[in-house]
Amino acid sequence: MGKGVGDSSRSRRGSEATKAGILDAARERFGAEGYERATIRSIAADAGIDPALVMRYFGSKEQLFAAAANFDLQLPDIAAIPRKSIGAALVAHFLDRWENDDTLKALLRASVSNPVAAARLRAIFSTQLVPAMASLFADRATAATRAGLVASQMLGLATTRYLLRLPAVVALDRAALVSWLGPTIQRYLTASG
Amino acid sequence: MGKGVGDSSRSRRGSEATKAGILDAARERFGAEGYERATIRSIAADAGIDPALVMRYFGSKEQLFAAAANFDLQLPDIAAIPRKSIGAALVAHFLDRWENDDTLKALLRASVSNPVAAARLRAIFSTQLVPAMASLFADRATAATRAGLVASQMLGLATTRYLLRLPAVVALDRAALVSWLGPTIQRYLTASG
DNA sequence: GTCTATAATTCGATAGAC
DNA sequence: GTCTATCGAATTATAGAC
Repeated sequence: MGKGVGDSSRSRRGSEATKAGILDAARERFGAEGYERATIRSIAADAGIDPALVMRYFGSKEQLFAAAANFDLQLPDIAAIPRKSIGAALVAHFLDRWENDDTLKALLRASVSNPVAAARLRAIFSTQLVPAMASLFADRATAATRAGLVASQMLGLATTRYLLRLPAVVALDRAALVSWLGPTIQRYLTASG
Repeated sequence: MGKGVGDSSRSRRGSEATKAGILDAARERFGAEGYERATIRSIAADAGIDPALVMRYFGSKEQLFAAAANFDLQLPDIAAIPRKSIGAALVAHFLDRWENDDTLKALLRASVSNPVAAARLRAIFSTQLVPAMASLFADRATAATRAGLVASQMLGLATTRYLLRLPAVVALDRAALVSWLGPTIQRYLTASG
């Protein structure tokens, strides 16, 4: 896919390191400030490079966001988890995933005011969350419904804890969250509908 | 608070109708597009008046938002609800409240990227939701924790259904939502901690 | 490959005519 | 009480020098 026939390894390294730095800064800014408040200028400043470079590498602000918001939920194989502890395992997994990666915060924050980001989040839902739960149900429609219920509770947790920062939710530690929300997720996935 | 000593009733009517029209348009635009995307120009156009009038009446975009985002949850008296049906009653109440008022959508959408809006939403939580649940618990700290759990599920529902518009959640009708989420809220409010 | 300079918009806010 | 005209600031995006 390389455009230049004779890319030197020297130019490769510089540009890829720069691109990676831009993407890191972009995830942080988009995650902390949302899509419209995060500016190309501030992202470039964080990455220690010139704003024009961002445009050169990614074309536009929207394309930069699309590149930065490539998120993998890294969901475990649900069929391998003891059926009775699926809920707790999933809550713990989401907490781990969110604490160590700003991407979801960026995506969620941007999604509420940016249609492209919202579409991206819906795609993650249907291509990652729904398939991961398919093994529990006979048909895909049921899996989608249950996944939707799970999303409503887990995205609600992310919204109140990381975005809105409601003190009562921020104050809960990991163990408390697992024991409160685990049974909820468990019921959404194992109750008869 | 009138500035002019001799306001005529004629000027009163015009200005108050105009202000109400601006507030309606503002709630709709803030709710549909979020704080930064909604422009004073577009709000004024929806209200059928000049952008400068918005500034004259509300002073600034932030003050306009503050005026438009005055939200009353109108929570029922929880002590008057049969203890076993508190969860279902609350879910039904929130659905009613949200379907008929764009204010919460506006607030939630704006909150994820606007600190002032987020503070407003936290204030609604602590001055309306927590007190409404105080009658169920011995101390305020417990009430706050349980209210936080309720908020995580109910705001998650609002996020996925109205903002993100996840098809699987949009497809659920009112009865299905009450029967799925009711037990969750019920447990958050009545389980022993 | 990186930066300077600037074009082209868009927006919030102000001043003042009617 | 309402609108015209415009300012000043901030932003994305482009053209081109080094």
